[in-house]
Amino acid sequence: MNEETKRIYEAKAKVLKALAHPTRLWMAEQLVDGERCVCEFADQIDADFSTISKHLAVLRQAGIVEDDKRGKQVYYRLKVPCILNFMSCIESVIESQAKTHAALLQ
Amino acid sequence: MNEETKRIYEAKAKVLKALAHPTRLWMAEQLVDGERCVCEFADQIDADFSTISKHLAVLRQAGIVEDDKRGKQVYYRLKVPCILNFMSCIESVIESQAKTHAALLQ
DNA sequence: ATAACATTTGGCTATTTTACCAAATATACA
DNA sequence: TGTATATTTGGTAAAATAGCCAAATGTTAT
Repeated sequence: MNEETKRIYEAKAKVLKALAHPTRLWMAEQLVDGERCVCEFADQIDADFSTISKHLAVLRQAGIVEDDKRGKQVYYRLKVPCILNFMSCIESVIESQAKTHAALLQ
Repeated sequence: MNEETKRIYEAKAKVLKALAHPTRLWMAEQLVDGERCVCEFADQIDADFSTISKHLAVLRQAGIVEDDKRGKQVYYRLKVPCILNFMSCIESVIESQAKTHAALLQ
């Protein structure tokens, strides 16, 4: 694997890593239905405001969401909506995995 | 977010996390063209054999690949091939991100 | 100006992840 | 049986991540 390839895979992995956290993935999926302000997330997540803010910063730095401030609130939305197209496949993996485990228990 | 939702997002995030490493993502992409044995990966990755083996174990535990031993070698293949369908979208994120950064530098 | 609200930032600790080395295991072959 | 080859496992140190608290920032309303 040469340097160029390495850089490319590091960049791709960074995007995936940003989504690879339960809270961040949930937030990204919420945004499929349209923008949300930080306070709306905070209402539904049991975590410190600062934690939520940092998770959103990770998604922003990865280029997955963008934000804008309107009044006192900051609104977030998906920047590249296709980002969640593959969720059905992730679900297939989980189902397949569940079957494998069930089979092993027989 | 209730307990059930939490469990679901933890499971989904676990699959993403398995792919969210440059080496593992690269290996998964190699498998799109068909199975590979560990030694073939080792030829192309500059890392210890044990490191490569552990990365493959992460992919296996996540249900992304499966393996079988034939003779002295262990072959790995994608268990759920759709898993890489979204790479074009990841690339869009990276491009969009590159544009944003370029714009900020102007 | 001051107070109240929404969000981000800095600092800290606990946990997780990564990668290496050495040793163990499994298989084929002399 | 002993040896070489392929891969995994155990242990460990360094680096990255997550989440909390307290403090800082920016905005609106009084």
